[in-house]
Amino acid sequence: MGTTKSELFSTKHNELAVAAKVLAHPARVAILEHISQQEACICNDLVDVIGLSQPTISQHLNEIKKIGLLHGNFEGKNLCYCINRERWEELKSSFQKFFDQIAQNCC
Amino acid sequence: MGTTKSELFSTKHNELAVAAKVLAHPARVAILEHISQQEACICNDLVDVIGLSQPTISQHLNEIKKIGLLHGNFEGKNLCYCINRERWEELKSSFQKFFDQIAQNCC
DNA sequence: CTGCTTTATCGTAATATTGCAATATAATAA
DNA sequence: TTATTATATTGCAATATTACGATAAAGCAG
Repeated sequence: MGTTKSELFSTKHNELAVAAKVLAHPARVAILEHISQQEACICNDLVDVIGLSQPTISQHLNEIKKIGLLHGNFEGKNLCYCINRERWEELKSSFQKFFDQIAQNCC
Repeated sequence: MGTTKSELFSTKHNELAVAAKVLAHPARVAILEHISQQEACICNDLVDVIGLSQPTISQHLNEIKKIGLLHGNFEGKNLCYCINRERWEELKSSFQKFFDQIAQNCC
């Protein structure tokens, strides 16, 4: 127990859930917003901006990376993170379709 | 530790995260979709449709209820659940704004 | 090279989530 | 009334998530 029984659900439902899980923490929402507001994609200030410890930020970034939402140069000093716009549009569309579909059918 | 430090984040970010958390489980995505596909809002078949135990379904419904997404008659036999369309539109718009805002600013 | 800065990883503790059996509750049927 | 059906609640076990200190790794500055 304690584990989600993913095998019971369709790929579509599982994928939406995985994407939603990434947005299900305010730090990750704030991180995405902050990255998007940078002129260039230099974001070594996330620790100060967000207010969580450096390892915690790194972990959150990793969760965002896992679903392909980050883009750029992942090695060395002064990392250069960007949002992967293609993937972003994909997720946007998945959520949009889900919200629209239910709004249409709902009693 | 182990607890999200909500006090570090804005209301907007926290609210989006709370909503996303509800969608962050495939059972809840499937439940919402199933409810929306019912002609009327009689949904005493969720246990069979989803394939999780009755207490587990009841718990998931409760999570969905908590953010105001369910609507209807919550007592007695033959519950009548509906999606609260007003709240649904609200959430839809929150996600939409979030996705749009970032797509606009992204480097 | 050495020291500094930046990010990643490890290890661990605290808390949250998921799931279900058992049981409770509440309405209807007989 | 008792039995049946439908949903909720309780209690618990397994697993996941969140957070951070310590440490490692990787690049730059001197």
